[in-house]
Amino acid sequence: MAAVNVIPESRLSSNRLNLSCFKCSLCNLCSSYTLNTKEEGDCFHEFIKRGDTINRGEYLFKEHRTFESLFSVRSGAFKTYLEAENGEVQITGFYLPGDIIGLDSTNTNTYNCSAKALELSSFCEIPFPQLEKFASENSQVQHHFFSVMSAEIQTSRQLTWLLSKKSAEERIVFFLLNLSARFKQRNLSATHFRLPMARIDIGNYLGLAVETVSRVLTRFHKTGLISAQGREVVLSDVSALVEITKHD
Amino acid sequence: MAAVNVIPESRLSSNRLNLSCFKCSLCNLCSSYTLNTKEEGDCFHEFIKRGDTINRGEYLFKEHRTFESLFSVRSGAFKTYLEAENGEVQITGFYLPGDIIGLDSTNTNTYNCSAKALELSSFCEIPFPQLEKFASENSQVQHHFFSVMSAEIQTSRQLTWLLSKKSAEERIVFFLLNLSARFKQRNLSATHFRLPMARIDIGNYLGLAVETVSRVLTRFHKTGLISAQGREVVLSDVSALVEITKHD
DNA sequence: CGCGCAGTTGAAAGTTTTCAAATGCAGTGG
DNA sequence: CCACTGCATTTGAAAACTTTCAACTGCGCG
Repeated sequence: MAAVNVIPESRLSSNRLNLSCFKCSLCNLCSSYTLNTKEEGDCFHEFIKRGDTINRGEYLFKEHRTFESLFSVRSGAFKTYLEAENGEVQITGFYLPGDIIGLDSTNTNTYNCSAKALELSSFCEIPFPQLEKFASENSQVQHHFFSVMSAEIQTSRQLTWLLSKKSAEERIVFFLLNLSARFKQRNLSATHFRLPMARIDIGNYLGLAVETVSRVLTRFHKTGLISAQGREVVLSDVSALVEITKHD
Repeated sequence: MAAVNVIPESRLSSNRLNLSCFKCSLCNLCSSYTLNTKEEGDCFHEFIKRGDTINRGEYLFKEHRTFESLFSVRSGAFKTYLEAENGEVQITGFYLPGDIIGLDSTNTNTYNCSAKALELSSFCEIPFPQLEKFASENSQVQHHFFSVMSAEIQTSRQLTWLLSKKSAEERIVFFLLNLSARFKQRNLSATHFRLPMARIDIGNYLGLAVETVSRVLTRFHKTGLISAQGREVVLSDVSALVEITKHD
């Protein structure tokens, strides 16, 4: 059977995240706020450790482990999740290059979630005590960190709204458009990309059954809004997608 | 018709929040971390302004107004909410005495939500620039504020989980037990209390229709788990309620 | 005393989940 | 290189839950 939307050749060159394509937001912070004298892009903080690469399925950290560091994604992608005693899992976020992982754990001695690599990835490790010390010596760094945390709260609030008020279709559109915007920020294509996560992870994150995710994506594909073949996605009609988000 | 659970007389003395019954968490911070030399309970920061009382329905601040201060609830209760262009509202939190409002706005020049009094309330105003200055001069204050924000992220994550994975009954049980715990923290009864918010607000917050909230409460009342008469609530069988939260 | 909003209740409709099964894809070992 | 195995994805049909719509009740306040 002929697909309504044939995935164009261009998807073969769709974006991958296994490239270091984005400076970590801490480096951005440093170069923009505090170190105009340093060379562009130079990650100057001697206390920040460049981590090894990490394979798909491996942990950056597990819940309840002693909290020592934040992590900045250099390449690849991660998911964070909570896990109940009964094994029930709730994915709390997907992290792309430049994102910082662990901000929800700074008030405890242990990590409050687990972080797992979705694909071959790399990262930087930022020891928190030293970051705090650095921030206390530099009010702009402190201010920036308040901002980063505040933004994390807002992101979570947006998700709350999504879960509380939006239909399955709307949730998935928001999800796709959010990913699209984040890829764009990273100078990657906003319309042709590869999902770093499985359908079941999308469903878990958005509070939907896998089957629902699959059905909605199929429906969008059939009506020409997107092309989806496995993890390769093309947003074919962005304005129609945006329209869906405006359903009252 | 005879109610299965008659609300006991004691409810007549159930807790109200229109009393200043809890020090704000900033004061707690100060006395515990930085000012052991000061007298207990003395709110020493000259930059913190004691606000007037505020009537039910009045605003602490509206979304998009210039962000200048955090607010600490002294008495009463507040709700915060987002509002879309189309008028759709999403309540993002309920705040009791001691809670701090506005943490999600520190990364922008304007408030990212509106805050409205649910009843006659009072508050303190904490100008943020001065708080930042204070924090930068005192690393323990800075640390505490990272903690407070981190906790806010976690609370939001918990809500996400609730909305994403839990049934109407489970959501309402969590909501009631959460309120109960917060009243207890404030040295009020954990089992007899008055809801500061309307059913419709509970529904909005939990992603449920008002009717569903009403039906679930009625069901709990009939099965003897709680007594609910208007906003007066008695948790009659806490262990049974806890049991419901464990449904996988 | 009556208006008006908050809360409750019933029945029907709608959306999403659950269960079951088929298909597809990728990595492994022969 | 291919068959095999296991997991991911898709699809269909029935079931479950929640919402919507409509109507009624009750309480608070002027």
